[in-house]
Amino acid sequence: MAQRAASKRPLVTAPPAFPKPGHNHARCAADALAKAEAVCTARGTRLTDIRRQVLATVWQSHVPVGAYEILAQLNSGGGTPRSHKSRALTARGGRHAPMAVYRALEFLMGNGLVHRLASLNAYIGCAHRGEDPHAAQFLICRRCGITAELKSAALNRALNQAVTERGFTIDSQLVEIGGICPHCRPKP
Amino acid sequence: MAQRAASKRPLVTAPPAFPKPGHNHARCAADALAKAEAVCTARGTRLTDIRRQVLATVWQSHVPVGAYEILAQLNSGGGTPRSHKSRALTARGGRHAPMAVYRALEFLMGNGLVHRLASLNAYIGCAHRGEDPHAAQFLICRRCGITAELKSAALNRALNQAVTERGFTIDSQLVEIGGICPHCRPKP
DNA sequence: TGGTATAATGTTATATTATAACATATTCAA
DNA sequence: TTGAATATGTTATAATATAACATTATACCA
Ligand SMILES: [Zn+2]
Ligand SMILES: [Zn+2]
Ligand SMILES: [Zn+2]
Ligand SMILES: [Zn+2]
Repeated sequence: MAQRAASKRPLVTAPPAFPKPGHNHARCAADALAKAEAVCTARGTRLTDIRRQVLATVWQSHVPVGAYEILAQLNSGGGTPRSHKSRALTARGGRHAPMAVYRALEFLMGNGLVHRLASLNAYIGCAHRGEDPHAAQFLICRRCGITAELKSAALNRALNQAVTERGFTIDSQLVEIGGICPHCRPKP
Repeated sequence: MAQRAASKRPLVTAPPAFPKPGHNHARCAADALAKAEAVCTARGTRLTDIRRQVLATVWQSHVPVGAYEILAQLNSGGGTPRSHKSRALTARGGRHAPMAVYRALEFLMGNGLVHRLASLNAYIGCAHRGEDPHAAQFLICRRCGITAELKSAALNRALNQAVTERGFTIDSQLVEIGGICPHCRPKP
């Protein structure tokens, strides 16, 4: 494994670029949805309407979304109304209750399609679609809100080592880094 | 800086032990409280009654405590009742309102005496008392709940590098590792 | 096909965590 | 002492998340 190629920086692989402001995001979203379909088919789980809608909402951008924001979009948005008989709507004026969103998110997280950001109480589409649920690290731009998933082997190595040194056995990790992304940083 | 001394592991310094079940915790707490007094004096801030009580509650053990749990202890506990005139108590049956606790926690965090654990919505006394507010990493035992603050230079280095490689500028970090602590792990 | 178990969603209610906003009290120092 | 700054009291509510049970859809098998 060629771990350090040039002189200055140990390039493990080309670090994936931080999502650019102007990129073709429709494609990000479409790809993610397509991948999700495939993953669910492969796993024998069902990507139902609500789940798909929630996933689509989460993929509207690279900015994490709160559960109630997703709910609001589900309820205001163009989707087809569901309950045809009870139009009580629980006096919330919407089609769905919070549970619907939380359940969909639970499903999506369980299938490795969405991550939760504990520092924001918000959710984001998984950038490594199609993989099993996995631990991830995040870079969160405090200016534009765009959040990128980081999967650094070196970081994982360092983390494992630091932890193991103390006799600890990892089974979950939460790494969320706040700061300024390359596109928001004033150029020199 | 002798960074790698022996052969196998790059021991930076002796890794601090994970808090043992039987240790003299009264001393942990007493030390923490004393240090807090000193820190506040030095900084010209005031460690008032409530703040001290909250800090003491947080230091009852090495297990993070929720804000409302702190509140409950404040209100049930042996402390002196406060408001002598309005005994309305907002129908909560207690002496203090949630705000009191949150404000104390805010103060304590601002002075580097307490950390918040985002993955638990809970608070823990800072193990590096007397230092300025700092980023920290945590090891959280999912069995006994004991949580230890980790301050690994190597980890920080790896983290900085991984992040910098992507053109990102850190200004806050959140690292919370869940797992089994050395004292809860079945011995071989 | 019909029946039945499983999975998904609907529905209502409530728990948990945290903050807003304004009133009062305390402290410190000019 | 008096006034500004700090701290606390008080009330209300926001924001996030889950519990519990009813109903509906789906899959699968006899
Ligand atoms: Zn995109
Ligand atoms: Zn940005
Ligand atoms: Zn202790
Ligand atoms: Zn433990």
